Amino acid sequence: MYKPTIQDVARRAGVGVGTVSRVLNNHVAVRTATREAVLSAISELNYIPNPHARRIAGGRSYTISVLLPVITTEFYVRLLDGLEQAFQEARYDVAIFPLLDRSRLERYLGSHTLAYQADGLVMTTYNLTQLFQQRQQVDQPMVLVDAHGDDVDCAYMDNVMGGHIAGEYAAALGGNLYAVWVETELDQLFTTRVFTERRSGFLQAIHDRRLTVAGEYTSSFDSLNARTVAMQMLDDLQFPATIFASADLLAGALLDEAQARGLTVGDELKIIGFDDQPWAARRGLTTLNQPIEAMGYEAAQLLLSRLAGETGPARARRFEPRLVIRSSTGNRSFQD
Amino acid sequence: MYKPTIQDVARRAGVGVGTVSRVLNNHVAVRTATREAVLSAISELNYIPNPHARRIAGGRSYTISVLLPVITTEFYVRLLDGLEQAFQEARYDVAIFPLLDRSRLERYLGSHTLAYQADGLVMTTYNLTQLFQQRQQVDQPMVLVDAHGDDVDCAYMDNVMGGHIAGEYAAALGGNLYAVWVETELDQLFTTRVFTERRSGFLQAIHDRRLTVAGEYTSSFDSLNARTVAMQMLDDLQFPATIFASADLLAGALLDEAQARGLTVGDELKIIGFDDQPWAARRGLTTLNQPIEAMGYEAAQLLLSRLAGETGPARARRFEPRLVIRSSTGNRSFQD
DNA sequence: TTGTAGGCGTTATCAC
DNA sequence: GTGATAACGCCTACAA
Repeated sequence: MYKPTIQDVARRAGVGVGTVSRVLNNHVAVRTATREAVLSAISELNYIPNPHARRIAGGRSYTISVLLPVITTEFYVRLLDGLEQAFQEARYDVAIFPLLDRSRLERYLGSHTLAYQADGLVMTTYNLTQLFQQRQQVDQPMVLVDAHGDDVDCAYMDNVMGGHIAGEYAAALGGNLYAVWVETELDQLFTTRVFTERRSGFLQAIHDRRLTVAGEYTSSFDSLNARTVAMQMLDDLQFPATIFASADLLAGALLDEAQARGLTVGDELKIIGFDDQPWAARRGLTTLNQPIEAMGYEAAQLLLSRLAGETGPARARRFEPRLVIRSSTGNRSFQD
Repeated sequence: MYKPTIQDVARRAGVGVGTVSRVLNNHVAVRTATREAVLSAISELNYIPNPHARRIAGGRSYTISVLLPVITTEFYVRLLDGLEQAFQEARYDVAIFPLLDRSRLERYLGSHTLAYQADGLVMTTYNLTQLFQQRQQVDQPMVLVDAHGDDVDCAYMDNVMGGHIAGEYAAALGGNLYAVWVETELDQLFTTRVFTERRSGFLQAIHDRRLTVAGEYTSSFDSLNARTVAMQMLDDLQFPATIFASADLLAGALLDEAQARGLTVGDELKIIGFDDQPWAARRGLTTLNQPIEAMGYEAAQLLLSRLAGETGPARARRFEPRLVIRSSTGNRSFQD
């Protein structure tokens, strides 16, 4: 299968390669008639510019690398969706590099890899910018998503606010207050602050109301441990109780366990989750919904603007979770 | 940060660029002394060849594209591990492209993308070769992993055999036999045959023993639906019962539900899973273990051999699941 | 065995 | 506005 080159297009359109290149890259100085001739030659030949050649020629490769932790959640699928949408609109290609462990990260940073050869870098969840800066990779713009740092563009969810909303609502609901957090057992480099932030927001809200938390629990992020902790909590509980489960995974385990014990959720026992996973509506879980796709989309826009030459100071885009009230808190609105 | 080029290396080593290139690509005709001079210049300068330039120059980019359905299950993490290991050993770089939906696939096939520009392609789980062939992509070698096709190299798990082993063991355990399958609600193109194969092997084994299955169920691949189906099954069950759950996700839901009902698993109720997930040992689940990393590694080797010039007919590498017996079937060995 | 030169497909810099 | 032409970094003849 012969692949047409820019030469072929130029010949067919009866112009020089320079002109074709100008059309390709949206340069201004091209007469409309010429541009159309070129465009039709392009589509007739089904011509696609070679990204490697573009890169070599000192230009762009029109490729973005996304460094993604491999955590088995829907969160990253949705995030990717938002990112890809934006990049696709700008005709950039996206490659994913799974951040399984530290050694892999080091490899990606070894400046020969594709991850590094891309025009830009999207880092998710972990703020690894220090590592990047110490390698002086000033030439490759980068954006942080689902995390925030000081000297780098980022799009992040306000988890403190999410925790705070949950705390205020829990306080309004009344009963003995309990919470369960996710423990992130990663090393210093790979640390994510998501859950500590949710916790600080929650505790702040409770504290502001002059209330106290009757019990705090911790679970790792897997359904087996979540289940064990859920059993523990329901054993300990003093009714009436309101539980803030800082991830829907944990809330789901609590719902399961409550159901297994014949407890009705929404009255003496109220549960608030976090994430609004697809099943949350079906099971009537009150939870915090996050505009994940929007966050991904915006992160991509930040990076694209850098690629377009933006040189201002680092920008941070904040996204807010939204409380979705369902039957697990008795459908009681904030003011009841 | 200045990146040294092949010119810099040549100058430093006091040789021509051609020689450096020869060393880089392991060509024979280089005197040992010269080679060493070049190698030390390379390491002194910390030189890394530019993959884009290599590709442009008609050579290799030393890049492999892996097309993965959502990366979020442990299966793919392990598969990736095997793949990356082999490719890394051969000094190839791996980029992942998430196959979330059909439109994305079409994009990847649009021959401008990086996915397509790589030296080789790894397709996982779905056999999309027809699509590729119809586009006459003869120039890019490809391997199928976790799926099999006729005219393409592949490394696959023998799921028929896995189902068969489960069937024979279930038959030996006795009791009323039940099974639950995973329903794959994908379109024709994206279809995976994994579960229909497990089913056919299982039914064959049962049939060979002149036994019948008392009940078959179906669940989608998510924990919520798995739970619903598990409840249904335990409602319907006639004891003593032996259940083959064709994925550990389903087996886990059954274990949960049995525990919630105070049933002891391993005696009147026996459960066989499939996958041997990390938690399976802890929970004493009898299940089928798959050599996933080995399959990935072998798939990579198949592709690498093509890149090295192998032109023979398509090869298929079969991998066999292995029964791991634990307490969920009363630790009873095959012959008890 | 090794150096030189031409070419890969594109962009950028010139003149015109 | 547009067409030559020199890069970009590398590989591969070809000649020495």
